Formats: sequence, C-alpha cells, structure tokens
Amino acid sequence: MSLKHAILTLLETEESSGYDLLKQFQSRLGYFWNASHQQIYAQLKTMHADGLIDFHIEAQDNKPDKKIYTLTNAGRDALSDWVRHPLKLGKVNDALLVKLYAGHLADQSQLLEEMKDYRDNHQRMLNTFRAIEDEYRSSTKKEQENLALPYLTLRRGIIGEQACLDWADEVIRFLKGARSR
Amino acid sequence: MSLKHAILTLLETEESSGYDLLKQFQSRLGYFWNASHQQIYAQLKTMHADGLIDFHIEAQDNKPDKKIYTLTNAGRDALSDWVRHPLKLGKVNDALLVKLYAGHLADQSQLLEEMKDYRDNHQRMLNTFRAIEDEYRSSTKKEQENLALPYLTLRRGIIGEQACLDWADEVIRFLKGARSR
DNA sequence: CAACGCTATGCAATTTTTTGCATATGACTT
DNA sequence: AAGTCATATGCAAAAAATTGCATAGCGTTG
Repeated sequence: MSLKHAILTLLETEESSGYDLLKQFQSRLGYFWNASHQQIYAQLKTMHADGLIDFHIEAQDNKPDKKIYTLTNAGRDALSDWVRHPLKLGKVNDALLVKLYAGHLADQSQLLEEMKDYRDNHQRMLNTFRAIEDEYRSSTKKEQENLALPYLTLRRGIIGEQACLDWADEVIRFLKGARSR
Repeated sequence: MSLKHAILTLLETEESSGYDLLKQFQSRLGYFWNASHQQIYAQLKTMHADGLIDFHIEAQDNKPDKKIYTLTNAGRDALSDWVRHPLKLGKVNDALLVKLYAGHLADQSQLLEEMKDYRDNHQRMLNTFRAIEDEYRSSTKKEQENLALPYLTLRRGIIGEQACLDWADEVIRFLKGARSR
C-alpha cells in the first residue's frame, strides 16, 4: 500500500486537495506514480479515518469547494517511519513488451503505429520534464538546494524517457525494415 | 487483466507448467512482467475453466508431478485478438522515487545504502540480459530471425537497466557529496 | 442552446494483487 | 537427525486497483 506514502509525501511538501494530488500525479509526478481520482479520494478518506491527515473546506469563486488536506503528527510519523524502512524491489508489468513478444501474431504496420504512438507519448513526457529541468536550473542556488532530491527524481524521468525513445527508435527501425522484406 | 495475455504469449511459444512460467517471469522476462506463484496458479485455473488452455500431467523422477499447459484454439484466438487491439499506456508506480522525493526525512547514509542495493540489483539484471544477448548474437541467422521480436524486448531490458545504472550513479554521487557537506 | 471539457467530489461492484498458510518429495548442509 | 532449499501445487482472506456510474457549476466552441 504505497499510494498512501505517495500522498503523505506530497502533503508533506504542500497541503492539497484530492484534485490537486491527481493533477500532480498526472503531470510532473507521472513518471513515478499514477493513481486514478477514485483511488485518491478513497485513499484520502481512509487516511483521514486513520488520523494521518486533516482537512478543511475551502470555498472558491466560480469553482466547486475544495477539501484541503494537511498532515497530522501521526501522518508525519508514518511517513518518516516508511522512509526509514527498506523497500522491496518494485515490479514491472509492461503490456507493450508482452505484445511485441507475441508480435508475429499481429499486423506489422499496426504494431508500427502503436510503437510510433508510444514514441510520441514518451517524447511529450520528455519535453515536459526538460521544461521543468530548465526551470530548476534557472532557479537560485538556495532553491536548488531545497529541491535537490525532487530534482533527482526528475532526472530519473529524463533518463528513463530518453531510454524509452532510444529503444522505440530501435524497434521502429526494425519494423520498417521488416515491412520491406 | 494482462497476466492472462502474458501467459498466453509464453504458452504460444512453448508449453509450460505454472512453475515454468514463474521461473520465466523471474528470469529473462523479469524486465517486463512479474507475477507471484499464487497469481499464476490461480490465473491458470481460471483460464482453463474459460477454455483458453488445456493441460496434461507429467510425472517426473525425484520431483513432483507437473501440470503442463498448452494453448487451445480459443486461447490462440484470444491472444491474436488482444495483440490486434491497441493498449492504453502502462502506469508507473515506483516507490523508490517517492522515497527519494521525501528523502530529507531519512538518514542520508541509509538512503545511500538503499541506492547502492538498487544499483546492485539492476547491475545483476543487466548482466543477465547481456548474457542472453550474447547467446542470441552467436545463434544462427535463421534463429535470429525467429527470435527478432523477443530480442527487441530484451533490448528494452538492456537499455532500461543501463538507464537505471546511469541514474543510480548520479544519485549516489549526489548523496556522497551531501554527506560531506 | 446544446454539447463538451474542466474543476471537484464520491459510491458501488468487480477484478486483480498481495499476504499468509498449507502440502509433499528429494537433495544438501550442519 | 534436523534444518533448509528447490521443485511443484494450491486455498482463503484481505487489500488494492479498475470500471462504471453519479452529481454539479462554469466556460468555451460549434
């Protein structure tokens, strides 16, 4: 159950609504955590019941009310507890690779289209990450120090996305060659 | 529900027992699919009930009996159906990155240890993949053609693991620097 | 002015995954 | 002789994730 810890981590930096968290997961944290809104709202409810977080309602103009969540002391404790304990290795489940493995059953041109989509998606992600990196690099030294660890997670995104692109290009090159055979 | 398709894919190449599939997932397919034995046996049971696979018992000397599963025609159809339909993007959930993001709450030297473990694990994976690649490269042209697509999935592993190592080195360099500050 | 997308929240049913337990044989170690 | 590891299979309960549905106001686009 690590969505809990991902949420605690975000709230530790900044109080947020469920929707805010969703947006964070969809944008800059997309590389390392994904969760649906249903998952997030349910998790927040549980965590509130468990006393890890508090909330207050914030009314907005022209927009629905928000429930702004903040960490409680118990939440902060749970987070530092978790950070202190070693993780087991994360698991990888990549359906695209399964599909490629069984690719001889598919139409090669269709596979090629799917790989191009894959490449486009990762190019978009890489662009987003690079933009954030530029922002970081042009911030003050003080700010850079404060954000050093989040910056390293961003680096994971950049290095990882670049690897996706390199690989995708290899596959696309192969599939184009195969088409002409 | 893609464990189903991962299993169909493996069985399409070679009939296997649940235990064989587990070993495959743990070794060379570890990069793109992970599943526990409980999950695999349960899934095989469901798939058999759904008529996607058949099995026969194989007695062995000095070892327990095996249930060898093979694809039925319905299974083959289900697999090519799946391969023909586009996927939605896979999601990433990487707890180590969450942890690093919240790393200021942890002991830096402990974080460093964890990153070293991470690096070692990925180095091991990379070595395994490279060994398989060497094997592939020294096989006949005919074999290479037959295994072209699985080879591309292996390439994903190699490129991805190399990216892990590059990133881990960046982080380790940073954490070592931070320790001395 | 109808349709759609964005903000913002949530429930309920189902599916999938995890965790813990269970069994059995043979080989190797202490 | 007892303990552990590898092979080989599985059940059951609990936790987590997915899928489908629902509400509601505001702004934009056709």
